[in-house]
Amino acid sequence: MECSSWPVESVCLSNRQRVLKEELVLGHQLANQLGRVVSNGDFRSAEGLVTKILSSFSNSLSILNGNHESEEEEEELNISPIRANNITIAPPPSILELSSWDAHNAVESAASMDLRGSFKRRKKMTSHAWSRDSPDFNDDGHAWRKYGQKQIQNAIHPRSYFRCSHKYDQGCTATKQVQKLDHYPQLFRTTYYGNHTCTKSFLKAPDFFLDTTNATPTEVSNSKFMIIYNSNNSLTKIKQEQPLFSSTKNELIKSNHTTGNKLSSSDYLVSSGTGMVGPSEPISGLPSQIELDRKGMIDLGQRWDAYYLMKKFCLMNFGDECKRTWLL
DNA sequence: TCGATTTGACCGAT
DNA sequence: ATCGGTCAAATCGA
Repeated sequence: MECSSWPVESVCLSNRQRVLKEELVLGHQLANQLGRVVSNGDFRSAEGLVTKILSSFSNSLSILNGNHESEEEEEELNISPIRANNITIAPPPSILELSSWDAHNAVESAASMDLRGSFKRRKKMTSHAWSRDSPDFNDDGHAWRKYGQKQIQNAIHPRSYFRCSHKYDQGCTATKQVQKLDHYPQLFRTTYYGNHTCTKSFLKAPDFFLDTTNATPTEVSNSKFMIIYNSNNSLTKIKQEQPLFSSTKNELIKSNHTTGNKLSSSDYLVSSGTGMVGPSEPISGLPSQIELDRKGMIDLGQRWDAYYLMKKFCLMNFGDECKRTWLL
């Protein structure tokens, strides 16, 4: 409990209120910063700030709706709210990360008591854990193998258990648990335990996200495509196994950009099924291959310039159509 | 056929 | 005794 004497005498804030306050202060500061960068014409920075602001509001709403860890747990797990004085221009991992915590030094202890006096079991905590809320639970760029599912007491939706696919071949001990939020069933809360030690560990949460919210389950599950570059990063061909979006869009983009299986008019393309967008400028330093998983994810690493150019290209060429495929 | 998923059993922590 | 996390046999599906 934090008490202050100003501006109102003896105002004590619970940790929940304190975190909420910090989120709102952060959002306010980010909005101010957004105003400055927009007036300077720095739209690339603006995009990252908009993402952070939205994330801040999402966090605040999450706290208000009770999707926040109890105070005891928060204290023991050393939750670190986003620091308002540590704003960076670089875009955050994802707008969809509505909450996270760092559980270094997690303390193993007996059951704790909640506000109604009933005991609640402490979550399993290993050396490192964090969580994120997302409409797409399979969006972190890692290969996972499901090994269990349980109905959890007082929860509407079951919890699924995943381990890294490289547990046995590479000894990677990373696991995650995924559960729909009771009050926001369109969102999945994914809690990660441990860090990847497998050779895929260079993969990070995708920075580039194709929003499949409006796609049908069949469209999403059938989506699979690959982008292939030649040595100087100009696109040479695209391998596509299943379309993601409607034939109307596919035909439109095919006629603009492809001849059979080959693409010619863009140096860099991103596919949403057979639909493709991309900037005309070559983008140096990109890997020779980028594969999008069946959920429509792509990892561009820190290449936010590439992301920005692709979005710009998409908006210029397809206007409102891009709303369906973008992203962060 | 083989890798992934499902699901009831098992087990340790509470 | 209960709960949550994991195991592993059965099943699925590409």
